[in-house]
Order: sequence, then C-alpha cells, then structure tokens
Amino acid sequence: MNVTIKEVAKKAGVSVATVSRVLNNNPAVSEKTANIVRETIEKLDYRPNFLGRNLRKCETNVILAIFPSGEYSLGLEIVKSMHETAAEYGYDIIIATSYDSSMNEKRFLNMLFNKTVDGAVLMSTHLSADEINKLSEEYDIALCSERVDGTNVLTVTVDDKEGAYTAVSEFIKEGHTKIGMVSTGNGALSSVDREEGYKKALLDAGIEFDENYIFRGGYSFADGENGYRYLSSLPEPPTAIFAVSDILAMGVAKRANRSGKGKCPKIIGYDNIPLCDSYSPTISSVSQPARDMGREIITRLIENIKSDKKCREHIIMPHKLIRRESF
Amino acid sequence: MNVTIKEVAKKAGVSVATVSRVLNNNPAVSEKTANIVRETIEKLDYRPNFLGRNLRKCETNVILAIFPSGEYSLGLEIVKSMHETAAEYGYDIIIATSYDSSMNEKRFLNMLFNKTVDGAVLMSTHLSADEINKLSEEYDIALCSERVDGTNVLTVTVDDKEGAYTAVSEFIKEGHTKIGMVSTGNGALSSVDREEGYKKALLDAGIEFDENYIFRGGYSFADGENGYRYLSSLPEPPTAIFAVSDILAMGVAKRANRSGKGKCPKIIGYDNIPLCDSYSPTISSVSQPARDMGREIITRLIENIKSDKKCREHIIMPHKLIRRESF
DNA sequence: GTGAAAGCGCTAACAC
DNA sequence: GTGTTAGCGCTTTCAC
Repeated sequence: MNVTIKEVAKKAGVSVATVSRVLNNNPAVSEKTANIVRETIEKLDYRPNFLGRNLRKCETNVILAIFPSGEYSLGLEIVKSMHETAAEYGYDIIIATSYDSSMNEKRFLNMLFNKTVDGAVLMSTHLSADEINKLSEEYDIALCSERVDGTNVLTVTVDDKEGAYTAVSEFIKEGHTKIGMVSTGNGALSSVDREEGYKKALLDAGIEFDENYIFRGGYSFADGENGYRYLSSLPEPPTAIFAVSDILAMGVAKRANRSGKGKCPKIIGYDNIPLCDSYSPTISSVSQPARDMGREIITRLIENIKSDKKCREHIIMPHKLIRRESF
Repeated sequence: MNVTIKEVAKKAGVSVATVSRVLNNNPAVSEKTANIVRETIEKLDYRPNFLGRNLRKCETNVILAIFPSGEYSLGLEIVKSMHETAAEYGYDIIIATSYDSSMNEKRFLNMLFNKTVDGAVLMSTHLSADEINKLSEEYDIALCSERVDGTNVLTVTVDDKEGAYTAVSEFIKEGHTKIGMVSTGNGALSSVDREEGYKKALLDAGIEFDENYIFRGGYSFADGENGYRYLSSLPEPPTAIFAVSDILAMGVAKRANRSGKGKCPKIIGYDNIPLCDSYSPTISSVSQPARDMGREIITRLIENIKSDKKCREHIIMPHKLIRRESF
C-alpha cells in the first residue's frame, strides 16, 4: 500500500486535518506548519489518493465525452478544445467511442450512474428525447454538434440548415442550377436540417427541387464515391455537389476526378476538417467553429456541475464557407 | 444523494453484506434472498456507487492510454482494439492526448499516482528510460508501438527496421537505385530504426548510402510536402521515396503529382492507415497490425494488473507491405 | 447462509 | 490555527 495522509500527519507531527488543509490550500493554516507539512509530503513522496477524496466529495472532476467513432474528425477538433478548456478548470475529459452502437452508449452512460464521471457530453446519440430529458434531470449532460428534437438540455450546435443554405446559395450565385446533394440516410438531424437548407436555397432561387438529386448513404468515404457514381449517372448530372461531410465530399472528388466524364462538378463539403487543406483537390467546406464549440460546451457544463441551477440553453454557433480548389 | 446499498438492505430486510454479495454474484447467498435483493434493487433503481467500491478495492478497472495527438490514425485503430479487448475483461480505456508535450504527459501520469486508473499504455512518450523503469516498479505500465531503449517494461512494437528494410528492398527489386526517404528529426526511435532499415537495404543491394537522400522534418502533411520539394530539387532526384508515415507519404504524393517535373516517384508510406485506401492516389504502405497490437498489449497489461508478477516482455509484431497505386 | 463491524483515504463540521 | 471525529458507499473478515 502507498503512503497515506495519516502517515504524513504522524511524521509531520500534526493532525490529518491539517495535512488535508495544506493539500487543499486552505489559508487557515500557518505558514510555518504548512511548510513542515509540505516538506514531509515531499520527503515521503506522498500522493493523495483521489479515490478517497472522490468518495468523500462525491465528485471526480472528470467529464465523459461520448464519441460516435474514431473517424469523426470534427469531433477530434472539438475534443481537443474541450480538453484544453476542461484543464483550465481542473477537469479531465475521458473519451468513450460508441462506434455508433446504442449498446455501447448505454454502457458508457453507466459511468454517470456509478459516479465515475461528473457529467457527460454526447457528440452523437441514439437516445430518444425522452431518455435524454430524463437523464438530464438527475445528471449533468450536454449535447454537442448534434441536436435532438424535443430535448431540453444544454446543447451547442451550428445551424445546419443555414450552413447548407449558404453553400448551395453560393453554387446558385455562380450560375449552377443542377445541384446534387450527398446526404446520409440514417435520420441524423444534422443531415435532415442540411437537406432542408438545400431545398430552401433552391426554392428561394426559383429552382425546382428534384428528389433524384439527393443521394443518401452512410458517412464513409466509399459512400461519397457511391454518391458521385449515382449522381453522375443521372440523365442530367449535376454541375455542383453539396455533401454533408468532408469525407463524403472527398469520396465524391476522388471519383469525379477519375471518371473522365465531361467536366468535374464543383464540390462543397461540411465540417472543414484539417484534411480539407491537404486532400487533392483541396476541399471547399462549411466550417463549424470546432474550437469555440468545445470551449462553450465545457464551460457551461462545468458551471452546471458546480452550481445547482442547470443551464439548458441551446447555443447556435456561426458557420463560415471556406472556399478551396473543389469550388 | 442517491439511493445507497444501506437503503436497499433495509428495504429488502437483509444486511448490507448480503446486498454486496448479490451485487458481486457471490454464490454463498441463497437463491431466495438473492431474488428478493434483486427485486429491491430493481424497485429502488439502485446503482452501486463505484467510488465506494473503488476506494475499498483500491482499483478502478480503468486503463489510461496516452496518445501523442489526435492526428495519429494508427493510434486510433490500436485504441479501438484496446477498447474492445478491455471491455471483454470489464475494463474501460480512457484516452488522454499529450499533444506531444511532456508536461501534459506528466499531468496524465498523475492518474496513476492518485489511483484514478489501474494502469497506463504509453503510445509515445517523452520520458527517459530511467523514468519509465522507475515508474514501472510501482505501477502497471506498457509501451505500445514506440519502444524506448534501455527500458524493461511490457512493450509491443513492430520491428521498424525490418519494415523499412522490406519497403526499400521492394523498390530495389524493381530497379530503383535513387531512393529518397522522408523521416522525422525528433529522434523518435521508430524513425531512427526505419532509417537503419533503409540503410541496410541499400547496403545489402550494394547501393551507396547518401545522406542527402534523407529529409528530416516533423510528422505533418506539410512536412511531407516539404520533403518532396527538397528531394525533387536534388541534382539527381529520387525515383522512389519511402516515408516514415502515411500522412508524410500523402504530402509527398500531393506535391509530386502537381509538380509536373518529369515522372512521379514511387511512394511507400508506413502504418497503413485507413485513409491510404481513400487518398488519391491510394498509398502503398507498410502495415502495422494495429488490431493485434491493441489486443496483445491490453491482455498482458490486465494480466499484470490482476496478478502481481509483472510480464516485461518486448513483443514484436509482424509487418506487411500493402501495395497500392503509389507504388 | 447471513449479519455485525471494521476500515479503504479522504474531507469538513465542530470544538477548543 | 489546529485537532477530534464522523462519515462518504462499499467490501470483507469473522462470528454465528
């Protein structure tokens, strides 16, 4: 067993309470005794056991971030920023990857129930609005980047509809009228919202919406490739394609560049992941302010954890279209 | 406060000891009482508080994985596999990203000292061999994918020298004699070893080694681009380039494809990350068996944690050259 | 098969 | 300014 607070107290000739006070920078201890204690701690190479502290305080200073999958690059950016922000407040982030399985997700949420973590950020979830609301009554949770209809919990998202609207409007501004979209078919609200934005942009420009111009698949690069294959096989293939993620856009770009069929369509992706700058061609994208999102969600969540009044705001962050070679 | 084991005991008309036994599937409790307890647990929606359990047992069933950075794709693969393996044993993995800073690394290692985690896997480290050895005397740690000279701890790596040797030998087999290398200059042993392999392959084929054919930079895509710029500016530019990571190889490929200068060199990367299949061109690569590495390291580490004899083996996993468009 | 009770390492109320 | 002491929620010996 390790050296405990008791041994420090004994060796330093003070009580455990005093050692604890020094440990927690309690000012009510004289400089002199504090120094003795600190020296003893040093000498004994004492490290406070957080298990004891955690049990006593019923808190762990750890926040769980549930991630859909390792390939979710935007999420990595957000998590990085969450890490940094959390560190400022003395919190740690632990990442759990659900691999898009609701079983995994529930397994991880157990960490809330059994007090292993103080709160959780869901970066994507399979829970229903009801489940989320119920969870939020007892625990500090937040949704990040993916809103869920009918929930009343702290949420940070970008306005997906607006983002898509901006992208498609840019296409239209440059004269495109046959505009394809590569979306996902799993009912994720972010995709649904982006489809809304796509439709609205067409509508506002007096272009008729044609369901055939939307391809719906999964999230992978290969899905992007399939999207291009499908769209380019239409009788009147689109001259511009909007994809709901950068990875999808890259899949589209790869196939488009190789097809040799006529002119390559213009492409805009979504998320503005770092790879956009590196891919060949570089990919235009609707940027979500990952850093700000991470900072915002963690700051608020920690406030919720510390105080007892719960902020349940839905914060919408601004987006930005970044133009690169693909458009 | 939540419902505790005490309340369950009271409600069920048994002692806390019995409830605890049921919780831990201790067979020494009669089916009948067990059922009553289970029903009560259900009824009260009782969730055991792990903080209590952890303190008592002085273990958390959590393993820390220290990651160099979010961009380390092979690491993501390994971690995924670590997750899965750990789950089988009832352990969780928490990921900490050091962003290649030794300060962060030390901060995270505190989790070992303060008992927040039962063990740690370092996927890359700035600690010295001495520090690691010392750490390993008291804590269960393991090195994964990056060995450190002079350490005596559980380690899983691929043979970097061999992997590089294989790649470069393939180039030679196809008639290349001017072979460039894009390496890193930070002294990481994996890079050093790969340079050794590169040299040995040349030597064994009777090709003279020329220091000018090695470019040393960082780990990023841009470093790969710089590597190509440098190598292609040599009086006799290489016809084949071996890069110590896939991201570097992609940077090389991007610049090479765009330069228009003569014929595009053949390229082989390292790690075989998923993006190799998706990049344009697809990238040939030396594959590290990420899944097996993750499984191996976690299985052994958990064994070490549970038993008290420490396996300190250095396990070397086999590599494989995957050929794609870039070679 | 079950219960009483000690104690894991720590913090915080209370007393002095 | 410092010490005493009562737990936080759980597991586990030791009785019975």
